[in-house]
Amino acid sequence: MFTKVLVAEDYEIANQGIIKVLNEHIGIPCIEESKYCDDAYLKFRKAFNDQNTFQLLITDLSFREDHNIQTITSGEALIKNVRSIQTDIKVIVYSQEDRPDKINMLFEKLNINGYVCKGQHAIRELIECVQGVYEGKTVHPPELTNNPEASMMIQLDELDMILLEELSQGATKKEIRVKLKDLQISPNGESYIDKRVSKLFDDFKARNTPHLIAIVKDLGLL
Amino acid sequence: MFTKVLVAEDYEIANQGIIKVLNEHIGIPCIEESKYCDDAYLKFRKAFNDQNTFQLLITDLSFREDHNIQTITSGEALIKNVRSIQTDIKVIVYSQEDRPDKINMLFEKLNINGYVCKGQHAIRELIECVQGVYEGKTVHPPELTNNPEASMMIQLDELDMILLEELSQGATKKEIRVKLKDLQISPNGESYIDKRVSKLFDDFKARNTPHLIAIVKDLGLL
DNA sequence: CATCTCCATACAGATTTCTGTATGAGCGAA
DNA sequence: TTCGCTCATACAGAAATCTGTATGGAGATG
Repeated sequence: MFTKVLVAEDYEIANQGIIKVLNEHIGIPCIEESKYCDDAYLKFRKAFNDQNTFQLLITDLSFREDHNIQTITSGEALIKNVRSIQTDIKVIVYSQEDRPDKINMLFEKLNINGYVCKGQHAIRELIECVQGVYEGKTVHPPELTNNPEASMMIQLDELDMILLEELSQGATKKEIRVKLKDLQISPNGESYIDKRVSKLFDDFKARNTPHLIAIVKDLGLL
Repeated sequence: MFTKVLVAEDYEIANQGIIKVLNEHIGIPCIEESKYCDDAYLKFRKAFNDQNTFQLLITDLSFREDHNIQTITSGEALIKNVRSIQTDIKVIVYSQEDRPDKINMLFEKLNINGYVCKGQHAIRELIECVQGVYEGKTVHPPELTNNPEASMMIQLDELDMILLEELSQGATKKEIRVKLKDLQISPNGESYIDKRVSKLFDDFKARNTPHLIAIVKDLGLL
């Protein structure tokens, strides 16, 4: 089993809970914790330089801002930074996030080894995830594998995301067109934008723009 | 100090973290925990019938749904139910919620004794809160008292909330007017609705309806 | 090559949004 | 009582949204 693990989680109580589980249920002897990404990165770097590396990083995704100014502000950035030093470190993300596309992105783009949803069964899931990852597996959360959700099927490309983003910021279609032209993004005819937004209405069963924005906000896509 | 405490929190890791703090830092001997509101209520009721009552309830606000069907589904309902049996029980809410108006509502309408924000300083805050409540104080979260936020100053009445709700569901102003008339809610002139929505634009510095919806969704008002 | 389909755009019209002005009712203060 | 204020409504016009149709090009298929 792993012997040296770093836990990056800004939320103190959860931090303590994770350590308790790793310690009491799995029997990992050396667990360090960090409430800030920067601090986690420094701890990691120091261990690496001392040739006493961590074997596993367990990290949250979002870290609240406070008075301490941080250069690394998200779990994703932390993972990238840590992996840039030690490419083979195992990474488990432990987060509230439960959108399948977001979680899949973590596996595909960041090559994380495991994911655990904060929730009712987090203890069991965390134990199974750590064991699985130790055995070299990639451990997806059970909520996800059991749930091939319909909402999942909607594939949004970059243009869709830009449109949603701009609309949610109050941009009018004309302004969006200008912006797309400025950014040299190709389909930028005003009526094509209309068509795409109409398609989004269909996809999300929205009646109009405010409704659409409400839906994607609820889904956490923005 | 309190000797018998009930912790209602569906999120397992946090559950363990709270218990650890109550036990190790404050030295409370008897701590029971519950991942479901119904279960928490039953534990509470049993203790009350056995004349071995809990002195303090620490509860989250939101509980995720799962296969177990619950009659009590929110921390707020749990508090009301528990208070209906034992009016003088002390209650501390421990939640992610950080909107001042929502938290103030808890103090005003539910008469909770303390509130702790999940976050970086939750351990210290929880300890201070429990001690303060034990001494008979009402303990507001420091984030709130130090932060007389601007967003706080916006007072939304029932009509505002209905308008936001309807708009977010894609209703047009005409439909909203009809709905208001049906519900026999008094100011229901179409142009007055326009005015109120325009006022919301000003309040939230929104450029148009989609923008407004995005803002209030981000603020968690809907 | 002819055809079919999809993508990108243009245009047009009906509807809705947003903003401004006007009007009266109610209410407190001078 | 009369002034000033806010609330509630009506109306009106410019701008934006939403929807449908039309056109041309690119790529696939037979």
